[in-house]
Amino acid sequence: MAKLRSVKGMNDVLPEDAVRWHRLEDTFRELVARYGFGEVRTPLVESTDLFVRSIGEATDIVEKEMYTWMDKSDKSLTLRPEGTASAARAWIQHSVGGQHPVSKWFYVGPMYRRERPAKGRYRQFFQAGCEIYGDPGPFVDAELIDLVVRYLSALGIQDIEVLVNSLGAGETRERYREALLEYLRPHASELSEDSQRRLERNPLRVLDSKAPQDQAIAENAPQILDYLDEESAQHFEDLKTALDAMGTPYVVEPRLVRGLDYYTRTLFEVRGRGGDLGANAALCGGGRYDNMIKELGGPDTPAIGFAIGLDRLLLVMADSEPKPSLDGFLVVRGKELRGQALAVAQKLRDAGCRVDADLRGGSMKSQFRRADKSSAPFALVLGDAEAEAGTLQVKELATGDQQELPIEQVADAIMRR
RNA sequence: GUGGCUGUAGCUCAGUGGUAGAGCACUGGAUUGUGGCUCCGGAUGUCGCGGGUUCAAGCCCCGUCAGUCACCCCA
Repeated sequence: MAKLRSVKGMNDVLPEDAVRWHRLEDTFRELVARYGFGEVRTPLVESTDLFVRSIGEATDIVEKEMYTWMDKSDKSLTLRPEGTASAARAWIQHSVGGQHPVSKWFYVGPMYRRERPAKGRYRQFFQAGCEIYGDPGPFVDAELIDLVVRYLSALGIQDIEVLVNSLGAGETRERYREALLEYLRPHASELSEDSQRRLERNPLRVLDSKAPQDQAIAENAPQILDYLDEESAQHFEDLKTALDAMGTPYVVEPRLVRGLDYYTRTLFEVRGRGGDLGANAALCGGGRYDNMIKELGGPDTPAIGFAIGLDRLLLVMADSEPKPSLDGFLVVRGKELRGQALAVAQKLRDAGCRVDADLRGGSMKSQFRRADKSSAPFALVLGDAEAEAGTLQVKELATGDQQELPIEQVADAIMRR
């Protein structure tokens, strides 16, 4: 029989590693709370239609990466490939806009895309993201970009690059698309195979192709920033000014596009430069999507958001001081005392101590060895004499210092540090 | 989805077609109720899985699964 194992591209997190995940999530929650974000929790499953309409029919995500199936009631369902669409659906469904002119939401959770797994890319992966509804920017755009930088910095991730661009609004994209096509068509035969295929369908993608022959051509292509409508151009200028004022470093990258159709105006991406990331260096992607809410049937409301790939952060995050997960480890002499040991542990736990013991027993030596490996700073010895006296021997493992204390005083003694 | 590389103990890896190995980790002990260091001992394998070649396969061949890297794309 074949060995049972987790599904390809979907990984377990064991307790030792969960500590690092907690740090990622706790740091994020604490930070966004300081900006006034509240959490939204949406289902992992949505109508397929939601993603098709928001992300875009012609995108790679929708075309070939979604986990989609027919439910028994003949409705097509999909495991969410990203968080923005679900949050927007919830925001519309609950008419939040009618209550709050501006809402700031965050989410943390698993997303699903059926791609070929690689380093930093899994079929179940975790994103933390923020969405702001009802503020047309550009200052809130700058604030959001800075939030991401501060989050990464809090995790010890400094070696990053912040790329910003603007896709304009309204007819900008169409006008630019025409101009770009006009430029690219004469070069069509020189382009890479992939780019030739992309040419008519989504010419913007040709610009960030990695094929050298494409890059050479993209070099001299018209730039979208030259085609921005007046309002979008001003929006972009104000964004840069705000970033400068905060001292947030960034690079204008006119060729930055992104795989999702819903973006308008501000677009940004944060890339890590650590060598541990392989080819998947994008740590965070985000942008403004001023038309999406309306297109999904909601009120005409501007919005902006980003998503951070937590799996990738884990690869480049600095290690932090390991903290002991226990305060004390009970060492019990003799089988007869194990029942009493449970009563002692119960008392200490009620007092807030984290206490473990090896209830299988074993020699003092082996119990001490386990105490040593448990990460608990103190071994708590219960023997006949201590049971008689209502005390414990409290031994500090790092120094070897040992003293006998009444059980009532033990909690205070071992939790002080 | 395409191509390359790799699968041997829990982990990191040796292993020339002829008896399955090391280090770490785990575990027992070194005389009475005290860990770490040291010393002595012990357990642990479907050699990823399925076929094939051969007297004989961990080793060669084919397939498959998984991991990994690059591409594609993205977080």
